[in-house]
Amino acid sequence: MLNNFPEPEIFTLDCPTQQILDVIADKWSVIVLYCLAYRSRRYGEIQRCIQGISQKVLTQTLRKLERHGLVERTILSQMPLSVEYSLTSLGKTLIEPLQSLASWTREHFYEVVASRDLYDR
Amino acid sequence: MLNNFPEPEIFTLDCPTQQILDVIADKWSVIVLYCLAYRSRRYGEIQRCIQGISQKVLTQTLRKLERHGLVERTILSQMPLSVEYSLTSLGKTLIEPLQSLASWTREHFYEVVASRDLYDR
DNA sequence: CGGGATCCAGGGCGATACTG
DNA sequence: CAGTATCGCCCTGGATCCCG
Repeated sequence: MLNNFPEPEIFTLDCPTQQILDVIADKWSVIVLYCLAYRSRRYGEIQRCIQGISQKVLTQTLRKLERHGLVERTILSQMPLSVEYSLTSLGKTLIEPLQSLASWTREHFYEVVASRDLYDR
Repeated sequence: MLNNFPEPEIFTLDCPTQQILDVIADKWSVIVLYCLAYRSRRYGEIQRCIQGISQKVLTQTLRKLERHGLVERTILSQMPLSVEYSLTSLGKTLIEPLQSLASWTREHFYEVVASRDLYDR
């Protein structure tokens, strides 16, 4: 099942995978990544695309993704201020494993929901 | 990049992928899944394997994974109480996309760290 | 237009004590 | 051994106001 990974004696929060999850597994990061996966977008466009995100949190999320090299911020013009966000080449490579998770979800989501409904009764 | 997925007009928290992330993307769930990916384990063993998890949160996490059909709880004996946790068949299928994320991390983690260090200066 | 600063509520998580 | 119960902290995220 985890053939490629030798079994550790102890599992720790410091493992890289967990640190990556810390980056992308907050409430909005993956959605932002998906949103930018199709093409670059301006700040306002992202905010309109993503239902319910506040601008504080959107900015926070973009900064965090930029900080970790997944997203690139480009200033298009100063007056009026215009900023474009896009995935970096590193960010683009991350889409693939995320898509793998999305595919799993498409295939198995109903089982998860069914199990949850059953459990709650 | 997202060839298999048509571009939505708006991106929402209700999308299945995001709901799955809500399940597995807390502080400990993925670590617990990894821990059980190698084999079934008893409660105490899991707690010893996973460095720093409190028993309240471990129980919480296991219940949540069980609720969503990813983990199975089996009572081995009543006196003394002995419980074994294992991945369900559904849970096992989830390991694959997680492993894909782990592989990505192995390959690109240093880039993320480098970008972060640079950004922080 | 693209943010920054501030205030606030809720939830995640840890520590501790107790139980069948 | 495998939990439950309680308390309390901190951090995420939402709302609002302000700025170049």
